[in-house]
Amino acid sequence: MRTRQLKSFIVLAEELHFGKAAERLHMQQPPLSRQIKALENELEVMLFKRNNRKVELTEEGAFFLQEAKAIITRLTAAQHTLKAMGNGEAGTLRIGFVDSSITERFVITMGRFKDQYPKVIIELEEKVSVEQVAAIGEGSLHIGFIRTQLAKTHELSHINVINEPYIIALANNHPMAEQETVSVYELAKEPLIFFPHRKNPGFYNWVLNGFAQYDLMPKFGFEVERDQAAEMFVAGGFGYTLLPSTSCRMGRRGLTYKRIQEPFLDLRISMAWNPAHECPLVNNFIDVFKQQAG
Amino acid sequence: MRTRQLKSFIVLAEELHFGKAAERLHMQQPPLSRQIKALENELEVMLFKRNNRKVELTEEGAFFLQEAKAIITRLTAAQHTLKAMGNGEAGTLRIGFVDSSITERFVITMGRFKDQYPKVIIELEEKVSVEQVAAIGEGSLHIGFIRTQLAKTHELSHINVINEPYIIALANNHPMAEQETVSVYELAKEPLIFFPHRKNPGFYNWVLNGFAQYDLMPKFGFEVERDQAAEMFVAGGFGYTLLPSTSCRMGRRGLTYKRIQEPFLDLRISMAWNPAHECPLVNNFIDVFKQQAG
DNA sequence: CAGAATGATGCGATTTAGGTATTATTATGC
DNA sequence: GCATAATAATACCTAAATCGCATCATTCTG
Repeated sequence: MRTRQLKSFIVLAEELHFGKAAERLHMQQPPLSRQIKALENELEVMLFKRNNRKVELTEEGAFFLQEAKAIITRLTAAQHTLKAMGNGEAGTLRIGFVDSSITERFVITMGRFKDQYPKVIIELEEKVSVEQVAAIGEGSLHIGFIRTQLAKTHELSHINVINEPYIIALANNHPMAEQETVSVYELAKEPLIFFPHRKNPGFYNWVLNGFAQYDLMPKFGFEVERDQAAEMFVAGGFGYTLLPSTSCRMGRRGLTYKRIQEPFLDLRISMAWNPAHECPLVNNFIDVFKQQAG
Repeated sequence: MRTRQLKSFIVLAEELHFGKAAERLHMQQPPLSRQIKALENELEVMLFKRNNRKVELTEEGAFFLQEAKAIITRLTAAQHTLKAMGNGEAGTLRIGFVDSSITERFVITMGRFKDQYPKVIIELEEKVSVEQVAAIGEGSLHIGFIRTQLAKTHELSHINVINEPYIIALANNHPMAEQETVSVYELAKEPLIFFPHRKNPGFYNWVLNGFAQYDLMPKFGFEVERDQAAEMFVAGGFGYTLLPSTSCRMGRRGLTYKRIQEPFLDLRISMAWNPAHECPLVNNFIDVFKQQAG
């Protein structure tokens, strides 16, 4: 059976006239007759009751008309969706991220993309960077927002999207709050309000390494699970905490933010994707992301 | 596009191997390759990512797989329904009836038919006999239960389904309740509890004719709209009413049923259908009806 | 009864689809 | 690292299907 036959059948059912239907189908009348006949043979059912002067649908024909219309409609819709997928206007975009990549810009980009490509479904997954890189390589993730610095020769393409120093938050009435900047040597003497090692070992060790560059060890104060709790303890004067510099835009009353005098730790987030996969969705997302930058 | 291509696509999507898929499709591998290629060309989309060793669905392919399955499923279901319609096991059966044709047997037959052919939809329409005959002739009604006596040479086939005399109902304590039968001459002197002329003029006049055979006129008592009301008046001793003889099977307490001495009025219901239409639904219905008779 | 309308049929040319044999490429094993 | 097996694509041929044109057959109309 051919879709053309179904289309012919639908047109003929509307016209109830072989000649006129054939005209609408840009074909001659005899092949249309044979097409319908072939369809009827295949279905083993007469779809039209016809003598040499009149054509009308049989009961079976009336039923099959509904079905044929439904089928053709669905097929046509599917073809349109496929075309949209080819343009990156439909489909599912899977994006990975690490916790610290969720910035204002990230959220705004998501919103813009959703506005511009409303038919695209975005699936967001939080994953550590190495897992994201593996997932992008094998294709189960389209795009990743990762901490890992990829080599320029890496099989994945990437661009830096965040590159900013970590700064510290202090209580307003803290003695160091008077200074312009704070030295790591001073910091090491002050209690660090931090999260427990088990929560994010990679980041935890990375901070330790930051101190270790200067042969220092942080002095640990309270361990808290959530950022908000950390800010409360800092505001209470129990020590300091670390955060990416742009996070202080949404600064809290009672806290002061200070840069660290020496080069210390930088938050570097890259957006990575697999150029080998040639996915229009990805290209569109990157475009929207870059627009947002400008 | 051919349905065969969709089926091939579905099988290949399941096997992800041209050779095995071709085997399942009872064809060779090269034509399957070409079929898929042709489908991809028509859709202007690659459905499979494949090198010479591996076959896997693209995102577009995964989407189209769902659609193709839905389409083929629907088409297959439609074909089955068409086949069932050809056997008279599916479709819509339109049956006309007149009020007095609704007997126990009628209802039981409907139930049997519905049990035996659960996929058939029965549409019942109350219509006077002449309209039913016209509707059956033009095909808008499959079967009619009519009062009209059709000639044997009539274009519609028919069988008698009810042929029974009208009898009368009387109050138990009515003087005539003692007699074996009642004469029309006696009846004409007794008030007839009847429905108003406007409710069913044909039947009303037919009853008048019954009396007119004997140069009589009924003596009209109360006019009531419903049978139940008539029975109440009869039980109250206000006169008699007419009813088909088998209706007294469901007789009411307080009422006595008497045959009429002279030939008077007979209820004759025929079941009529159009043999020219050759509808398996109709044949099946007639079969069930005849079974019920035996 | 003649003619117009209309669906079916016959026929030849073209296109399409399937089968077989072969090729090209890639993964695997020694 | 090379030979071999596996596997999808391609070439080529044959068979089938489809189309357009011409014609036929039937039926409705005046």
